[in-house]
Amino acid sequence: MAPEPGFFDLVYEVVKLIPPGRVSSYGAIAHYLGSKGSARMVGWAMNAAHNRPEVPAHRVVNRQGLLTGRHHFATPDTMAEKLRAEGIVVKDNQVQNFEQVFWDPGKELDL
DNA sequence: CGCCTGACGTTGC
DNA sequence: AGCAACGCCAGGC
Repeated sequence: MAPEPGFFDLVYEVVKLIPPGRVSSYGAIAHYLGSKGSARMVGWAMNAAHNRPEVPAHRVVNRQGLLTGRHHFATPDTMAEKLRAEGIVVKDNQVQNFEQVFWDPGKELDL
């Protein structure tokens, strides 16, 4: 048990809150955590999220809606496959209708 | 203990 | 409008 949640756990909480059929961006999560400038940390946290099956890291893409972290999954196609399974249209490693499926924590959570 | 890396984002040119 | 460099922050070695 980790009595003191680090940046990772914090990111996991937000990512786990992402509803199916929706995607979020590293910057949006980072901004929600207060570390807007540290969008990289969100991605880094995702790397550790591999140990957290409850964390749908495949729902987290970059600002372009591009599946930048697909290569970190079991297979480069796993990310797109999961997103597609949720109804998200992924074309050429890029989420179509990105702003349509975009889920902002600080906005959807009515922060 | 210090340097490097890392799934991004923004601003400048 | 496209390309390049820098900045952030924390974990790993």
